[in-house]
Amino acid sequence: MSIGIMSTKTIGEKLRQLREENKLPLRKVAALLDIDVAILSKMERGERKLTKKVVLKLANIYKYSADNLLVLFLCDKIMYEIQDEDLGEKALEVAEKRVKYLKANKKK
Amino acid sequence: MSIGIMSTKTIGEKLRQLREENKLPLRKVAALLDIDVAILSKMERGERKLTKKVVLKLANIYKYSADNLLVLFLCDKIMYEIQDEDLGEKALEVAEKRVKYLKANKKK
DNA sequence: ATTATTTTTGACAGATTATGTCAATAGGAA
DNA sequence: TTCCTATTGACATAATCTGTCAAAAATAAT
Repeated sequence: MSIGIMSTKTIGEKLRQLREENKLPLRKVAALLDIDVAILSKMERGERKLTKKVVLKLANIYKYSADNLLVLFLCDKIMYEIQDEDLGEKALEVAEKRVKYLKANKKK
Repeated sequence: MSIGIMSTKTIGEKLRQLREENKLPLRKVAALLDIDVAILSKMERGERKLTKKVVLKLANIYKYSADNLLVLFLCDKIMYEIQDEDLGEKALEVAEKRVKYLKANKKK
C-alpha cells in the first residue's frame, strides 16, 4: 500500500466515493449494514463516528481493500486528537518512535 | 527538543517523576490545581484523562517545558487510538503526511 | 412541472462514558 | 501507635454517544 494515494481524503469522503462508484444509494448500503440511512449519511460526512466493524463491512460491500480503509479510519481518529495543535507533528513523531519501540519489544 | 529522551514514559509517569523531583505531595499539587487529590493520583497513573489546561498548569508548577509535556500529552492520546492495531504505524505515517500537507496549505 | 427518490437536518430518548466528591482503606515514616 | 500520603471504590451528576424518527431539502425521473 502506498501512502501518497491516500493522504488527503478522510475516511468518510473515501466511503462516499466508493459508494458512488458502486452506484449504490444510502438506502441500500444502510440496509446491508443494518443501520439507519441518516447515520450512514452522517458517517460519510464526518458528523458521526465510524466503527471498525462498519468500516470492515463497507470494505466487503465495495470490494475495496480493508487495510486501506482501516488506515484512513485510524488516521482520522489520530487527526482528530491533534487538530489545531502546533505540536501535533512532533507528537506524531514521538508516537511513531513509541510504536516501533513497542513492536521491537513485544511479548511473545 | 529531542525525541529520544521522551519516547517511553507516558505523560502520567512523567508528571509523577516531576512531582517527586520537586518533593511535592499530591495534596499540595492538587490544591494548586484546585482539583481533588484522588483525581490527580489517578491522572498520574493513567486512570483518569488529563486535560490540556491541567498539563499546562503542571508545567508551570514544576517549571518544566510545557512543550515537552504537551507532546507527551498528545502522544498518549494518539497511542490510545491505535493501541493493538496492526495498522497503527501505517496510520501514523499517513497522518504525518496529512499534517505536513495541511501545514503547507494552511490558510492565512 | 410534479412525482418519486435520495439525501440532509434536527429533535429526541436511552445508553454509555466522563467527571467531581467523598469516605474508607492501605502504605510508609516518624 | 500516630501522622501524613496515596490508593481505591462507590456514588451522583454531567457530558457525550447512539439509534430512531420525521420533516425538509436536494436530486433525478417521468
